[in-house]
Amino acid sequence: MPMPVTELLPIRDVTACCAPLTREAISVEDADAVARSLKALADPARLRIVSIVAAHDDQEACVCDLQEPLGLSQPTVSHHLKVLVESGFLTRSKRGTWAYYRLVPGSLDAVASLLTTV
Amino acid sequence: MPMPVTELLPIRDVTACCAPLTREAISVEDADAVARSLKALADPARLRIVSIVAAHDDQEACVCDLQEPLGLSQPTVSHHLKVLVESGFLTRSKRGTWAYYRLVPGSLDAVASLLTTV
DNA sequence: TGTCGATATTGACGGCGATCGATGTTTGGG
DNA sequence: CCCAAACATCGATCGCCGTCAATATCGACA
Repeated sequence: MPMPVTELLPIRDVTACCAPLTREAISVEDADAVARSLKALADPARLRIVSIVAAHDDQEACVCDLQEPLGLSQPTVSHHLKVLVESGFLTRSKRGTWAYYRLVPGSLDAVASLLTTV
Repeated sequence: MPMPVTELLPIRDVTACCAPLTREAISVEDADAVARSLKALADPARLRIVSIVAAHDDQEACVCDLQEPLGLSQPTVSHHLKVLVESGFLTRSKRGTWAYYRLVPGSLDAVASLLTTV
């Protein structure tokens, strides 16, 4: 039985999750939470979105900034952005007609620290 | 079009991949390579396998050590192990009838360093 | 050599998800 | 007040993948 990327209610914050993978055997619940965060990142389009947003001026970008470099349709870009927001990697702030997305500080580092062995 | 976890020939080593995500906009090819590595980890069973192997005595475990704690069938465990070997996170060494799996040193840290922002 | 145990491979099934076109929603401007 | 622009949501399609039962392979041992 596959695991959906967006579990509805118990979206656990991976920032306060568990010890690094290699320290001790991870629990079933923690493995589910970490896997969900990794699934959110494990897509070429979403990796590029995170990268483009982080490297953009003022560290934020709107949908219109992403659609052309990604080469994807506008609904698809919005879908990926929703996944990244719900998984805690991006924030969304609407100003006028535009929606600006910004990287959540420390969110990537939280995942990285789970994988670090040293 | 979804991306398969196991691309046949060009399995790129994420250890020598690219700059961290947030330094500059990642290229399409690098995003594909990183996504493939993340996909290999983005599964609860595979995360638990990595964790159990790393926390095990002598840092290695055979299929029989994993089957019972994972609660999965033997073919499924072998399938996950194959994914982790082909993606460069585990090595396989067969001794007698048993197959022992071991964590590749630095493989997890390589992925972690791609996500680290500081 | 024949059997047994450990593991790998195959085939099949079911669900998740990446994608797009079409449509809905909201905001700003005339 | 209506239109246009930006974005979100919906519905549908289709390939990938996690899973298991069945089967194959491989090594040890009598």
